[in-house]
Amino acid sequence: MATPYALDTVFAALADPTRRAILSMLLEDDMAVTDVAEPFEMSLAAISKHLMILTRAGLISQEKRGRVKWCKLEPDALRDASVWMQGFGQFEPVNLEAFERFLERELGGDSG
Amino acid sequence: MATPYALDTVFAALADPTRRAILSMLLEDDMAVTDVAEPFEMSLAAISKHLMILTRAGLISQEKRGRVKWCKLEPDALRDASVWMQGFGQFEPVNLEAFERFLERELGGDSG
DNA sequence: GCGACATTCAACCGTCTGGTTGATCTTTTC
DNA sequence: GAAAAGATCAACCAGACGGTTGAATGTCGC
Repeated sequence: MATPYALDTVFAALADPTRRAILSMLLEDDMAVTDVAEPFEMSLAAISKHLMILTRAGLISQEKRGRVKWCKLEPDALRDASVWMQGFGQFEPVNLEAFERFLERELGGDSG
Repeated sequence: MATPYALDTVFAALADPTRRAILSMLLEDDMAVTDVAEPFEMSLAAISKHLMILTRAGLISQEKRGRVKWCKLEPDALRDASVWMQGFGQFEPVNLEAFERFLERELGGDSG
């Protein structure tokens, strides 16, 4: 079934740097909430809220196993938004290098 | 020079349906503020604010000629954001059909 | 220069956001 | 079964957002 995730919610979720950083982290592996929160100078509750927003947007899913809640990236939710944007720009095809530069910049990886 | 437009601003600008509709309208042609506002049931001042947000995000440019301010789409500002999103999904290449379906849906073009 | 037009400014309002803290709930561990 | 860990809830706060209205600014046309 075609994703009914509203663009509103997806774009709004992506508009926050903390949430984009979380998504980047989840690219590598699924993570528990506490581990997601670890690199941020912010309360666990704040991270929990961010994860809620990402979940509502369909960008991640959360599964509770025991007392640990695992967060998993759901990149499909990005497809509609991606299609929308490409419709405007008709940009060059996927450029992974550019993307990795972004991740470095966003995660503050410019120091070394 | 590579666009320094912050992803924050671009995604936040895209998170509002009115603003996305405005961008869609500007795909077809440059428009004056009053003409942009015409199809919306909203004050001119509100539209003016939306246009300001789109301008700050770099998604449009505004040029004043006489007493008319012309709005022009600047799709380049979408490139960075598009690259970012594609990095996650590595979706199928540009799908114009899907995009047009979106425009129809978003602009409420289903009524006839 | 006066009136009409195009657009923004300024003040205001209700709501959402992003953060805090402390309490709460569930699950694990001993 | 009590303590500790994982995570959320609840209440609160400052600030931004999306909208309104009315006044102000600037420009065109006569």
